[in-house]
Amino acid sequence: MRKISDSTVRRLSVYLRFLEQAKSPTISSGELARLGGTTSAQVRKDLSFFGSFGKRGLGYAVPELTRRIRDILGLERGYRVVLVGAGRMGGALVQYHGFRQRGFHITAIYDQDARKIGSRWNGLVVRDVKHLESDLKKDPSDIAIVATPAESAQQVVDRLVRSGVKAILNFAPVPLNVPPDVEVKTVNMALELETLSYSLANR
Amino acid sequence: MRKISDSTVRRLSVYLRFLEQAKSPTISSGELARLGGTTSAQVRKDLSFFGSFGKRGLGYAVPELTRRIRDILGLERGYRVVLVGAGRMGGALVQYHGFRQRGFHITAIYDQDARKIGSRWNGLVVRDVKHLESDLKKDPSDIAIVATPAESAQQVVDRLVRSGVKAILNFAPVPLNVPPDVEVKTVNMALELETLSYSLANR
DNA sequence: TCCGCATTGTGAACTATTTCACAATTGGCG
DNA sequence: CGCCAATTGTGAAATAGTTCACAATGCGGA
Repeated sequence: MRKISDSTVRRLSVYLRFLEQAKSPTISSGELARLGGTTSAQVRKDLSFFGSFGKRGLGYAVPELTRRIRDILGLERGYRVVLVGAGRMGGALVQYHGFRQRGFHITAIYDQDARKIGSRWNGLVVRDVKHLESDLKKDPSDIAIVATPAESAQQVVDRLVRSGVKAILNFAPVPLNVPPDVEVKTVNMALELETLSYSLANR
Repeated sequence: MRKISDSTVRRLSVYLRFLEQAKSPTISSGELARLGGTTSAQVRKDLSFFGSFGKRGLGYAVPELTRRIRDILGLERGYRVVLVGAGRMGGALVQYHGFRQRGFHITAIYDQDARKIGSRWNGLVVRDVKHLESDLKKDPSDIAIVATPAESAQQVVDRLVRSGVKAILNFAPVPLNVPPDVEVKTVNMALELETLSYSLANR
């Protein structure tokens, strides 16, 4: 498959959010662009990488386009997700409704800290991270969320990779090393604030 | 000032993190690149937009480069940050150590929900969001973090903008409309998972 | 002092992404 | 049925970002 840029994929995800809320049966690239904060040409270009879904003069049929984008993004299947790190961020993530809504089910939480192990989080019992490998052997997951301190992140990731995890959402503020067949997204909130600081400092 | 790309600014922020942990008195672009997950040419190019800080044959003096990057990013001054939305994400953010470490001080938390107003979060009392404007008049902030539900985000942002906030870190899953002199960064975690889903679906 | 090695700084080449602009359709209406 | 208005799909042009490659140092040692 032709290489699609990350920015295109992110925009598809944004379009999808608005398609799901759309009231009218059709929508134009211009309207999607307005909602998603981009341009109509960009919307059409993004979609054109995957096929031609619209009707000239009319726009896109909302239900069809919704289905196509879900399909492109691979959201039809639903994912089991394990979370490592039951700190504050982990806690927020476990409860975050957006994940479940989108078909991402957190099925286990792990931590190292004896004080956290055994406690309940949103119906899940925090397990000792030493069970990570054996649990994943029984119930594999494609996706893991890493919300550990920076120091332990790489080590946890190595274990996840060995256990067959293929995609990692990383909240620890370090770049992670993984083999090329594993995908990592790092979310670093301090870094986001720093880009804001930069824009304040340079105006 | 010459327009600097967002990706360059983000990488500077990554370099800074490693410079602060560096042990040796100098560091080469190659080493910074290795740590930050990029290439040495990229490191040198990024830095070259702002001046020439290195010594040929030797590399960069860690303390000086650290200082220069902090300065470029505008981190020397320290920021007051207000947080709107005392939900789970807000709670995680308030406690997040990375912010304070970097000079971002959360000075107030607001919510709409009577059950949350008055409760203490990490030493701060959650205030009724109706006081937002008057509080900001007394104690202005340049930066706000919005962690409200999607529905109220735009309305909160309008009020923040009217109260002089110039930069917003947005955790609500909607693009926000702001005047051109206000900067917004949106962090959307479901979207990050969706890009992972895409990469799993297309291999 | 002079040589050789390491490493920067930077144009130029390359690659990627966005924007433009317009022909091709579609549906509605007279 | 034929025309008009709306809107897509897409090459081509423009812009932006990354990588290359090499001359220009600066230092340490003979």
